[in-house]
Amino acid sequence: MLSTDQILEAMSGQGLRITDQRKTLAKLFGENTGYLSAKDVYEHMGRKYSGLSFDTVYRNLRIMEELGVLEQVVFEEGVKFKGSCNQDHHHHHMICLQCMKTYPINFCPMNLTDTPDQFRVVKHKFEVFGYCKDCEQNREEEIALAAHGKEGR
Amino acid sequence: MLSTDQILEAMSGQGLRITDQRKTLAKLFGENTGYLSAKDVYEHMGRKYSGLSFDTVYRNLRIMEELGVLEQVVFEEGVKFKGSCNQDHHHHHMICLQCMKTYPINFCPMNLTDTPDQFRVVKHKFEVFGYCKDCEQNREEEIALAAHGKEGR
DNA sequence: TTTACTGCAAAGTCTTTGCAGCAAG
DNA sequence: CTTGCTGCAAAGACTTTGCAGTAAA
Repeated sequence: MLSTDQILEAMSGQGLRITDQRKTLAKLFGENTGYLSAKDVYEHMGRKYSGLSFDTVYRNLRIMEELGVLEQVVFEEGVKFKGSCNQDHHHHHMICLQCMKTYPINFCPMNLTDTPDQFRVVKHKFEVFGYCKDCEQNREEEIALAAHGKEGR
Repeated sequence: MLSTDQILEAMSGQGLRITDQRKTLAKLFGENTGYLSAKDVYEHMGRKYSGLSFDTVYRNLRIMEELGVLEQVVFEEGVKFKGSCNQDHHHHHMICLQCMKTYPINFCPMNLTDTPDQFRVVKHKFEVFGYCKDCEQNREEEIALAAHGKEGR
């Protein structure tokens, strides 16, 4: 994962200007391993910048993605962004369906996959979805609460 | 893969009416292993039905997906559909980036993946992208043609 | 000072929905 | 003949773009 400063350095290194808004963006993605939608980002930023416009958020997300400091992934629920992984070592991700945080998987199935000569492989995708420790715990508490609530009626 | 007739039977079994348009849709997905976008489907259908409207195509794709005869997958380029695989045996796919046809992979990396107890796995995705035999051949021919064209100048 | 960034408004793409006439069963 | 299907038009969600004022370097 790139740090907040690494993101900002990459941006200013490309002649981009470091505005307050971009600092907040860099911090958001530098300190968070989860995937965020444009709306998530807008809402996070909105707290700090009252007159914030959606299009600027989109513009900055796109710029950062093109620069390579953000990764864009398409999920069923739509497009989401997260800070780029350092490309040092190839790896895959476990993704929490609740908080959208990611955890690395240092195993690549591609080596073990039997691909016929007939098919020229270009890329692959391996993603594991589930619930991380924290979210699982919250879920259990909610279920317990709901069950308790029912009893009360 | 479901056959054209299996698709139609599933639909009429649910009380859906078998219109001409739906017959064509069933045939399209029954005879084709590739992923198709709503636009692809619209264009295929448009040849036969001049007054075809986009919204009916969307409506039918959605109905068929909810019924389970179609599978919907989100790619970078957008949402695409294909006929459902028979759910008999779990498998993954190799997908041709050119023609979007799919080829089964009877290997599932999930068994070999080391998932910590911390993380409760719910689902996973493993997809291999590349070029199938036919498309690879066409590509090579195009490259050869292009090179030949250059020589001529 | 210069050039890039921002917010506003508007447009563009893809998808869904309400309605009235039409057709499958 | 009854209920669901279709095309039309319109709206909705998400994303992009042109413009003029503002601010970073």
